[in-house]
Amino acid sequence: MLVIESLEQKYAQTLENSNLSLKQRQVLLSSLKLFAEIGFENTTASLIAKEAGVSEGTVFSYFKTKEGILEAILSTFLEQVIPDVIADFSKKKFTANQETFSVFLRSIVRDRLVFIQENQMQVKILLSRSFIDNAISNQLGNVIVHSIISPISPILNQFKEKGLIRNWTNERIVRYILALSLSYVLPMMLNDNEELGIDEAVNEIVECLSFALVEVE
Amino acid sequence: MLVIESLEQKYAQTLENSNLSLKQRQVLLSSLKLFAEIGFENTTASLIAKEAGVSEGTVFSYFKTKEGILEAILSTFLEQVIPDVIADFSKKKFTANQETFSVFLRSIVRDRLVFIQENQMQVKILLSRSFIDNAISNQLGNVIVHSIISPISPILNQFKEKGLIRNWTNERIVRYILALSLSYVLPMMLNDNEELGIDEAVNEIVECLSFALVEVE
Amino acid sequence: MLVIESLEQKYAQTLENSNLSLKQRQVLLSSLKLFAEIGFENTTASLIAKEAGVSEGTVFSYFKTKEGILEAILSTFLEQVIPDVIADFSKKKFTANQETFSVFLRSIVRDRLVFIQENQMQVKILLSRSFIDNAISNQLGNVIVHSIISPISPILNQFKEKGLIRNWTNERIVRYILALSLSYVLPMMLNDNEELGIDEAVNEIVECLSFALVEVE
Amino acid sequence: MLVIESLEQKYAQTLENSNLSLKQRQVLLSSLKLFAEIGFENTTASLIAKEAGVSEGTVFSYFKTKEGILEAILSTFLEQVIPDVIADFSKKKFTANQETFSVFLRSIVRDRLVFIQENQMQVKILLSRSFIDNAISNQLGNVIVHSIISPISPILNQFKEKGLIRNWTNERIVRYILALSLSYVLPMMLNDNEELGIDEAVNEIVECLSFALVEVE
DNA sequence: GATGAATGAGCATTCATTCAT
DNA sequence: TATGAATGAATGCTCATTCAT
Repeated sequence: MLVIESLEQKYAQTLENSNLSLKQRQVLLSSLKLFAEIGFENTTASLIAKEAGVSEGTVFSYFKTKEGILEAILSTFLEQVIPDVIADFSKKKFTANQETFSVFLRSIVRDRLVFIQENQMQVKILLSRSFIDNAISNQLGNVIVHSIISPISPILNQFKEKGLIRNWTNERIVRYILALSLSYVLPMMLNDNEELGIDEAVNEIVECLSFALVEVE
Repeated sequence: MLVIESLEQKYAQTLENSNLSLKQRQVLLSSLKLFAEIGFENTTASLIAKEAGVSEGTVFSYFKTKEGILEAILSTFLEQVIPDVIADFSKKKFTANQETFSVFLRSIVRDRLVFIQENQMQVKILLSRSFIDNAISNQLGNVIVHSIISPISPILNQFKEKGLIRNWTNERIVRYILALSLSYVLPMMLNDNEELGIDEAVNEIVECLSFALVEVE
Repeated sequence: MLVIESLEQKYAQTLENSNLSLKQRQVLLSSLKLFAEIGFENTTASLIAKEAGVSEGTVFSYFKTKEGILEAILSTFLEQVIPDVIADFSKKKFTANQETFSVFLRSIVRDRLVFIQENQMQVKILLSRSFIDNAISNQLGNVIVHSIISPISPILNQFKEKGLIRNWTNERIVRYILALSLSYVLPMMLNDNEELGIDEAVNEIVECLSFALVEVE
Repeated sequence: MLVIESLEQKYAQTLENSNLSLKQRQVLLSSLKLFAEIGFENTTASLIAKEAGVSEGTVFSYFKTKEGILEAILSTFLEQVIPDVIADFSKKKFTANQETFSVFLRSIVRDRLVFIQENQMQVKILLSRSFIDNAISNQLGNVIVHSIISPISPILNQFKEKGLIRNWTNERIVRYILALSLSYVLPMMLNDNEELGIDEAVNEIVECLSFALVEVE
């Protein structure tokens, strides 16, 4: 049971369900790639056209402006792709019964670390756009809060009820999981030197979070 | 004795020690402001000229290209301004003797949180540029590693020697301090809703880090 | 028995006698409307298609170019529609016997004034195109000379033979009728303020032309 | 005492009093020429640049848009050039004493006919734009009413007081003078065949207007 | 050094026209 | 015949950069 975890594949799938033509989908996928690689402002219509193998006219024949292409990509991401991926994630059904908190933590941290690394391109766009476009940063905030926190909440609550972890709000706990994960992944993404392997990163994150979160009796 | 640590003021001071003319310094300061406010790509020579109160020709009379202006700003920042600020920070001489680790933690976390908030603009440029410009992200990485870690290292080492905190590398500890701090500051910077005040943020960060770092005997 | 002399209706009727398909006729009628409303240059193929309820391809499936559509419309107008309208006008059979010259004048001036007002749109195209397209202005000149003058000539000749009006060429007389009529209608068409009603305009025009044309014994 | 009557020369003079550079003035003069010759929409930035002997950038360096260039030209015309010419015209001091009405009429009709013919280009733009741009047609209307009627009014009033011409409003009288003049000039401007010389035209117009306007006792 | 008019390559975008279905 | 996605040349406009003064 191979679960597709690449946002690009997921995005391509999502587009297949749209009424967009093959070439239009190519435009979106190529734009996504270029926006991520060289930034929105440095991506020219002619580059998109070349990358997508279409004419320049086609680039604007559906989404009327470059801004429109970006919005289409990001809104699809925020409204469909990411929630879909979250849904898949939820189905993995981590439970508080089967495992200790550390094991649970290890599984979701590794899960998310791999996910972020596999989707560097998209994460890059979303984060870098957040610095410029307030609407994006707000929407991204919402997605994180509502789509990432909710599936983990039941399990966290179970751990909390059993007195195994601190009674912090789930939002706070997720914030720390995310913050520590990003503190390892972002440098890997942005810098040339990958100092750390993913396994080592997971170990360190889980160790830290365990100390921070696990209630000592 | 409140020391305002504005990177912009610090930058202006640093420029005064250069051999640049007043107008050239104005160009750099105005460019910094505009790059931060509307982004590098959206900043035009004419905007810089207007903001600096000089002619368009002057904008390019010393630093031949726009890219050159950015490089000049960032290199001065990374090579002089930030190290200077770090030096100031070091002089505050937090010691392991005087205080418990939590108190020490609280003081530096609050210190950095305030610093980041006061220099939102510059932090924004550095971070957002890091997503596009590899040179910047590498240099930023270096600055953080070498200039932030070094001044704290002696104190951390003292706490470690006393067995008060875990024997993790200083780099790792600083990574966590930074990651958690940013996890509170960035949302405040980017989103419309400021969910949390700085005091509450400091409390939560210190609480978490204390649990994570403090060695329980 | 009020006969509405809409050039548009007349054009639609004329097209029905052509071998063009319904959709092609729709294209021509919609083009006419748009050319008149927003000008030839500002009328896009997509606008015509939308207005006509056909696809963009259909717009060019018969008349290969946009220029071709305009030519088709204008030539039909100049060769068929306007002569037809003139013929209708002739049938009204104004005669020199039944009435004084002033009454005759009043009837045709009112007739033409109403006609121009009812067909503002088409008149606008023809006139404004004349400023750019030499072929149009020549053709329009011919139509006016040959098709407007001819039906009135017999009556004018009768008045002249009876010594009731000056012995000027019919071309000259028609020129004055047209010039004065347009001097009232065009400002009404182009300016916001309609200074004058049609009745008052007719009175003034007839008064002036009577003084100018009627032979005093 | 040669009175400069060409609107183009007058316009060039007016521009010299502006703070525009030589190249900017060239842009305006070339635009004027092209707008008149091939129409606003068919005039491209590259054509203007070539005609003016400047780069394409220069075309937009002062008046930011093509529309802006047109507005600049037309407003200068309507607000400065035409009123200036009118002022010159007024100085010619036609009087009711020295001459019969026909002689007076002949002098101003010839005057205006020559003027219109010499400035075909500008008249063409103003008239053809009036069909599209409501603001222009209104402004043109105002100019005619206030700037053409006023200088002639005193003389017309003198003639009226002496009972030599009909007691029509000056506006009405000027309307007829203009309408008949245009009825001869426009066909000459727009059509290839110049049927009539200017002298013959003047004769016919004056003859008609005399009959229409001169009071018979 | 400073100026700012001028440059021209480059960009996003439009739109008449084509053509496979 | 009709369609409408695709084309690509052309357009208005921008802007980093130059250079004569």
